[in-house]
Amino acid sequence: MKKGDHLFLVDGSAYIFRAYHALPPLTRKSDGLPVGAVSGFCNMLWKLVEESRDTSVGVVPTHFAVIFDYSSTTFRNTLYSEYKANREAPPEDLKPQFGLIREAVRAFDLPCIEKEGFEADDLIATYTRLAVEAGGDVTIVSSDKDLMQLVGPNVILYDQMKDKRLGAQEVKEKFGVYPEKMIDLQALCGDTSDNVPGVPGIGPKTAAQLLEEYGTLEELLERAPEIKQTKRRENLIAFADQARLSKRLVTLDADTPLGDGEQLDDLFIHEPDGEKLVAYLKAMEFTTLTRRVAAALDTDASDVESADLKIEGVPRGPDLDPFEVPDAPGDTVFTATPARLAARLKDGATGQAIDRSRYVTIRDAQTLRSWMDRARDKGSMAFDTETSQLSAMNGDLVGVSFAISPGEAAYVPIAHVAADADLLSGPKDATSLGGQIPLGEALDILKPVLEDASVLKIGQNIKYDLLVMLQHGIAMTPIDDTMLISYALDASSGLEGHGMDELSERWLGHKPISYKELCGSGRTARPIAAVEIDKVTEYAAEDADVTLRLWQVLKPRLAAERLAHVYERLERPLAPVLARMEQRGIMVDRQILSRLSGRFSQKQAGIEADIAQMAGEEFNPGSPKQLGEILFGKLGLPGGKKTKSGQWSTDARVLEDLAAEGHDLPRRIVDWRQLTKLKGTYTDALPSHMDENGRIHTSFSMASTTTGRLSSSEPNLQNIPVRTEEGRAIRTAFVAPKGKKLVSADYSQIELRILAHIADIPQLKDAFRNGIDIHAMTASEMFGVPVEGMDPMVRRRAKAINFGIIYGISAFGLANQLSIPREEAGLYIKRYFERFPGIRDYMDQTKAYAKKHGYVETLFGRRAHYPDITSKNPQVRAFNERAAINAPIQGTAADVIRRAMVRMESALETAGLSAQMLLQVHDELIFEVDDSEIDETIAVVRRVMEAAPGPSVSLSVPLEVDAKAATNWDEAH
DNA sequence: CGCTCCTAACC
DNA sequence: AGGTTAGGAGCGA
Repeated sequence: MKKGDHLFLVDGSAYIFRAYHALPPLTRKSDGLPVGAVSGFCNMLWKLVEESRDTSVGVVPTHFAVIFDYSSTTFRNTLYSEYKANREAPPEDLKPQFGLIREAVRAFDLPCIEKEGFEADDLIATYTRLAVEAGGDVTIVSSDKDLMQLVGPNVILYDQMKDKRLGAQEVKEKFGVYPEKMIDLQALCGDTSDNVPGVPGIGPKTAAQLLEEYGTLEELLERAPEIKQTKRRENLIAFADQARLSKRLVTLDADTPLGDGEQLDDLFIHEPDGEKLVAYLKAMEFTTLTRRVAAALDTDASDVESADLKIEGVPRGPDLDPFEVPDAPGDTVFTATPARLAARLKDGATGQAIDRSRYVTIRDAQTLRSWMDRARDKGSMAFDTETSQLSAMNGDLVGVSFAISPGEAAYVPIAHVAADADLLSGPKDATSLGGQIPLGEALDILKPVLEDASVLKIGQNIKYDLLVMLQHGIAMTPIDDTMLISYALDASSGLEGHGMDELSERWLGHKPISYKELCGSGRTARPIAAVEIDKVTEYAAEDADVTLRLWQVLKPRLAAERLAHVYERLERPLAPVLARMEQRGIMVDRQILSRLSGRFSQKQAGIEADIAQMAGEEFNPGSPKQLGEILFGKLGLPGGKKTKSGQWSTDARVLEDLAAEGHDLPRRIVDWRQLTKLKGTYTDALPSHMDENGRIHTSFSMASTTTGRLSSSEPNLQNIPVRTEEGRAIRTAFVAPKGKKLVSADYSQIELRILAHIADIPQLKDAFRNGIDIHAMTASEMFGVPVEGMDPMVRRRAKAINFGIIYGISAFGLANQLSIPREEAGLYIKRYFERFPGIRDYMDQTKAYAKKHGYVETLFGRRAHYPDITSKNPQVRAFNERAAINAPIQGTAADVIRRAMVRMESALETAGLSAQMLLQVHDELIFEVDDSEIDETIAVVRRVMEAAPGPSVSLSVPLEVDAKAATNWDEAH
C-alpha cells in the first residue's frame, strides 16, 4: 500500500445486525431457511461494491476487506468479566445466517477477516493504523461510535444507510469532541449496550464539556477535587479507577496480530468473479440482486448453476412443515395451506378470461419485431413451437406462439401449406394463406430474444421446444417449464399427470383446444401445417397463454412449499442436457439387426411347428386366451394363478413352473414368446426409428414417473435386452462410429447403498465400505453360513430378499419371486428383520411419515405423493405403503444420477474432452468417446458420478461406478 | 379405430 | 414386490 491508495473496511458484524433489524424479519428461502439478514447484507455489500467500481463518483478503493467479530469473548473479558455481559444471544433465526454471510463475502471475492479473541473493531483499528502509516486513506464502513476514535485526517467513517460520511469535524459536531478525545469521552460516559461502566452521572454532554475544560481523562481525574458540583466531583473521585478500566475497554487494539493472507497488501482489490457470485446469489434465491449483479458483471445468470451450499444446523426436512398452522400466533412463518395459496393464485391467473378471439396472427416481420420488443420489456414470455410431427427430432417448424401477459398472445405461422395440399403436390402458393414470415427471417428475429439472458422463456415441456430450436441453431436460455414445476410440486402415484390440458383444467378450470380437435385423428388426421391458420392461431396462442397462466399459478408454490431446490437443481437444468442427448442419438448397425431378425424368424417358425404339433392343433401362441384354453382346458394341466379378469394366467412364471414339472409345451411357449418379443419389439421395430445417419433418437420423459426416474420412449432405449444371450445380441447392434467407442458407466448397487445409508444398517454399510459381496453377506447373516463356498441358491435367496426390501417387501411377493410357499417367505422376512432391525424401523417410520404428510421425500427433498395410503381398502393401502417405502430409495438414486448428468457436460468440457453423453438407463450412462480419450473420459465420468450426491448430501457409504469402453453396448456393459 | 388386457423387456 | 414402455390380442363402436 502506498500514498494515494484507499482502503475500505466494512464492519461486517455491525452490518449483520443492521441488516437483520432493518429488514422484515420473516424473509425465508424456499426451503424455510431464514435469510433476511443475508439478503440485507448482500444488498448493502453489492451497493458498496457497485459504487466503488464507479470511477466517475467519489473515492475508488484499492484495498477492501470485510471484518467480523469472531466470538463474544475477547481480551476485554479478562479485563472486566462483565464486558458485554448484558448482551442477549442472537435471535434464533439469525444464527444460521452468520455462516451464510461469511460465504457471501467469499462469493464477492472479498477478504473476510476475523480473529479469535479480538473484536472486529480491533482489526479495523489495526488495518487503519497500517494503512495510514503507509500513507493511504481509509474509509470505515460503519456508524459505530466505538470506531469514531479512529477518524483522522486520512480516515473517515461512512454510514452507508444514511449515506453520510463522518470526518473529524462531523465527530466534533456529533459528540462535542474531536476523534482523538473519543476514547476519553467513552470512558467517562460508559456504554450501556456494551456494559462499559464509565462514571455514574456523566453522559456525553457533560463528558464533552469536561474534556473541553481539562483536556484529557487523566488530567480530569487528577484535578477532580477542583470540580464544583458535589455529586460530580465525588463520583469522579470514587469511580476514577472504573473510568480508567472503561478507557482500556473502549480503546481499540491497533496491534492485532495478522496472519498469512491477512496482511494489508493482501486486501488489494480485484474484480469479483461474476459466476461465483451469481451462483451464490442464485442459491440464496435473491432474484433481483442476481439479475443486477449478472448484468453489472456481464455474466449470463442462466448459464450459472446455483451454488451448492451446505448449511449446517438449520432445521429443515421432515420436522419443519411450513403448512402446519402454528400453535401460537407468530410461531411459524407460514400459515397458508397449499389449497389456500393455490386458490388465491388461481383467481389471479384467471382474472383475465381466456378469450381466443383476442389472439393475434403475426404475418410480417415488423409486427413480430414489435412483439419481441414487448417480450424484452416484460422480461419473460411463454413460448411454444408447433411442428409438422409430434416428435421434435423429426418435425419441421410450422409456427411459433408466445404470450406476453395473460390474454396477450400471438401465433406466427411459418411453414403452413394450403389446406388441400398433399404430399404429391407439395405446398401451394403461400400468398393464398395470407402471408407468412419466411423461416430464416423469423428465426433471425426470434433468436436474439430466445437467447437473451434477460428474457425468461416459459414453456410447457420445454425440452421439446429446446430441441426444436436447437435444430435451428438456437440455444434457448433462460428457461422455465410448467410441466417440470408441476412435477416437482405434485409428482404422485395417482392418475394426475403434468400435461398441459390436464394442468389447465386442474388449475385454471379451462379446457384448451386439444391437438386432436385441431388436427383430427385416424383417417381424418391432417398435418398441423395444413390446418387453417386462424384455427391454429387459436390453438397455439391459447397454449402459450395457458402456459403463462399456469406459470403464474405454479411457480410461487415452489418457494412456498420448499421445492425450489428440487426444481432448480434436478429438473430445470436437466432439460437442455436431455435435449442435447436426444439430438445426438445413438448409432445402430442396421445389418446386425437385420441378420438377427432373420435368425429369430427361422427359430420362431421351428418353434411354432413344435407348438402346433404338441398342442395337436394350430392356434395363435400369442393369444393368452387361446393358449390358456389349450393348456388348462384341452391338455388339462394344473392351472396356477388367475389374472385380474379371471382368465388363467399364462405368464412366464406359470409356464416355467409347469416346465419344471416336466411339461414340454410350456417351455416351448416361453421360448417362442421370448423370440417374438425380441423380434417384434427390437430387431424389427428399432430400424424404423433410425435416421438417415443410422442413429436412433429416443425421447426422454422427465415427468412421467412418481419417483424421479426418467423414462424413455419412441423407442424405449431403457429396456434393451440384457438378461439372455439372444437378447444381448441386440445390444451388439448399438455401436460407436469409426474412431470412437461406447463407454458405459453404471452405479454398482446404488439402491442398496442408499438403503444402507437411509435406514442406517451397520452390517450393510460395513460390507459396502469393505467391498464385500452384499448378497453373500446377507445370506451369511441370515442363514448363519460362511461366505466362503456358499451355495449359490442360498445367495440367490438373499439377493431376492434384498431386492424385495427395496420394493417394500411382502411375503406374497417374495414367495412369488422365489416360487416358495408364502409361509416360508414370511419366515425369511421375519429372520431378516431380526438380523437388521433398522430396516423394519425405516419401513415403519416411512409409512407413518407418508400417512401423516401424504408424501415421502428423497434425500434431496424430492417428494412423491401417495394420497391413497390412507385408503380403507387394505390392498390399495398396502400397495401404497410399499410404493412409499420404495420411493425414497429409488428416488434418491434417480436424484443422484440427475445431479451427475447436470454436471457431466461441463466437467468433460473443462477436462478438454469431447465425449458426448447419449443415454441414461436409470443407473447407467452411455457415452460416445473418441478412441484417444477413453481413459481420461472414464476417469472424469467416474469422478462426477461418484461425487454426485455432494455437497448437498454426504452418504455414509461410498458410491462405486463400473465403467468400460467397447465398440458396442453389449461389450461395454 | 381406440381402448383394455396380458405379457415381457429393462432398472 | 417398486418404477417404467411396447406390442399383440381381443373387443366394441
